[in-house]
Amino acid sequence: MSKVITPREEDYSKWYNDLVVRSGLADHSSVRGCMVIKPYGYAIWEKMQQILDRMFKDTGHVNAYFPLFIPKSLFEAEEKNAEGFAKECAVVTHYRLKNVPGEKGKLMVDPEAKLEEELVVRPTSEAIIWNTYKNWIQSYRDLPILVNQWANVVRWEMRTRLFLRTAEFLWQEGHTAHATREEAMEETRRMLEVYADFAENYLAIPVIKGIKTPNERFAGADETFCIEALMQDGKALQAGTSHFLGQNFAKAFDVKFADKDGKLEYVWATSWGVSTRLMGALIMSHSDDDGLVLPPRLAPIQVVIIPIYKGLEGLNKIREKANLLVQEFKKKNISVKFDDADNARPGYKFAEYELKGVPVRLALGERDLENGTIELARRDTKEKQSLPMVGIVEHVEKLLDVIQQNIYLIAKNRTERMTYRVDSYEEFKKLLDEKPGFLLAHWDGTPETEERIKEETKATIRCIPLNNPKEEGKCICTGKPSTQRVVFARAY
RNA sequence: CGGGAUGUAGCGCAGUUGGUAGCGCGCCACGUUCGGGACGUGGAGGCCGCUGGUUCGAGUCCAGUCAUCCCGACCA
Repeated sequence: MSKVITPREEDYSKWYNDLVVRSGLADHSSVRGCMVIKPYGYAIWEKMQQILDRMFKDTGHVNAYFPLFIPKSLFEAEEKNAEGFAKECAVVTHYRLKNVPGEKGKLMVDPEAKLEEELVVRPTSEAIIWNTYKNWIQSYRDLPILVNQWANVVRWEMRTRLFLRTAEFLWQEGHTAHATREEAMEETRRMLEVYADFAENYLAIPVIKGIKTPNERFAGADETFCIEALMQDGKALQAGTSHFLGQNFAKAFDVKFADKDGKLEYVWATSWGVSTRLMGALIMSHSDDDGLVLPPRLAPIQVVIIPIYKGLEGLNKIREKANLLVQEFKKKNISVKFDDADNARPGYKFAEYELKGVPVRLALGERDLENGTIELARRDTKEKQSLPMVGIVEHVEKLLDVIQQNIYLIAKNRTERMTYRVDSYEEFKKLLDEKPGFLLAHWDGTPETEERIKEETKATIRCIPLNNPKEEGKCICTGKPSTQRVVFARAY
C-alpha cells in the first residue's frame, strides 16, 4: 500500500496540506494566497451553510446581501475598525484597462481611469452595513434588525494556508441592531451559543466558550466572545466569534432611533461570524494518517457501497442488490454512493474512500449474496465486520449516530488530556515546547504582561472562559495577584 | 515584507563540462484480473513557471518577475 499522505508524526503541516489536496477538498490557485475549493470540499461547506442557515433562521434572522466594495470614506468612519484592518486591505483604484500601445494582446491599467475615491474590497462589512442601516432605522419600531449575509471577504495576509488563512475566504457575517444594550448583549451571547452548539453537535469539535482580552478583541468591538478549539498538534484555533459592538458603529455612522418617548438614542450593535476556516478545524480535529475522518453529519457521502465481483455478470448480480440498498438509504435521507466504476479494484477504492473520510463503507461480494451478508467498515475505528444483509440499513442509520458521538468523544478526551493547569513560568514554557495544548494559568490582567508572554513564548490568551471559577493565585509571569485562570495556547 | 529552498508531462522526480528532454505513477486502447492501493502489450502527453540577457546554441549561465513550501515579522 503506497502512502500518499505525510504522517502527522513526521510533519504535521505537511500532513495537513497533503490531506487537503489529496482528498480533493481544495487546491492552490495561481492567485497568490487564494485557493480553489473543489467540489468535495465545497460540498462540506454547503452542509455547514445549510445547518447554520437553519439555526440562524430559527433564531429569527434573515439573509441579505451588501456590496463587495466599500468607499474609503465609509471604511474609515469607525476609526478603530479601520485602523485594525487597514494593513490588509485590497484596494480598487481604477476601473478600466487598455491595450499597451504597440504590444498586441497586452493590457495595462488605463491611467485616465483613476477612481475619484478608492474602493476597499471588504475585509468585513460593518462599515457598508451600518451606512445602510442609517437609512433603515428611525424608530424603536424598526428594531431589532437581525440580518445575516453569506459572502466572500478579502484580507491580504502575508502567509496563507489552505482554509486556515487565505487572502479571500467565504464566511457568514451577522449584523444586528438593537434598541438596548441588554438586548444587544443577549444577542451576542445567543449567537455564541449557536456557534458552540454547531461546533460540538455537528462538527464534533469540543470548544471553550469565552471572552477575548482587550488585546485580542475585534477592532471596533466593546467585547468579543469566541469559541476556541484545540487541534491534534496542540495548537488552538479560533472557530467563531461574536462581537458586542456597543454604540461604536451607530455613533460613527450616526444611526439613531426615536424611543417610545420620542427621545433620540444611538442604536446598539452586534456582529458575528464563522468562515471556511471551520473546514481547517474539521480536518485537523479528527483526521488521521490515512486521510480525512468526517463526522457523519457533515459528510457529503455518508455511506459508500463497493461491489466485489468477477466478470460482468457478477457485477450485474451485485448491482441489483446494491441498487435496492441505495433506494432504502435514500428513503432515510442517508447520502449513499454505489461505486461500480470498473477501472479500480476494491482495494484501491477502500483506500480512496478512507482518504475521503466516508464514515461507513459497505462491501458487497458474490460470497455475500450467497450467505445473505454484507461487510461493514467504520472509518473512525477502522473496525470491519460481516453482518446479515437483513436490517443493514437500520443498523447503519444507528451506527452513523454512534460514529458522530464517538468522533466527538475522541476529540473531547484528547482536548481534556491536552489541557493543563500550570503554576510556574518555567513549566509553562516547557509544556509549550514539549506537550502543547490549552494552558490554564494565572495572569495579572494587564495588557503589558499578556504582550510580554506573547513575545517570550508565542502563546496568547485564547480567552477567559465563561463562568470561569474564581481562584486566588499569582500571575505566572509577574507574580502579581490574580483572581482567575485564563486559557493560554499557541494558536493558528 | 526579511532569511532559506523549490518551480522540467496530470502527480512525484532525474537531467553530467551549455549541444535541442527522460524515469516512475497516473491517463487512453485491448486483454487477463477483482474480499485491502493488480498485471501484460500498445499508445498519447512537455514553449523545462514567466520575461529579458549572454552564446553559433540555454532546462542548464546571468538578471528580473510570479508562485509555492519552511523559518521569522504580521495575523481584529
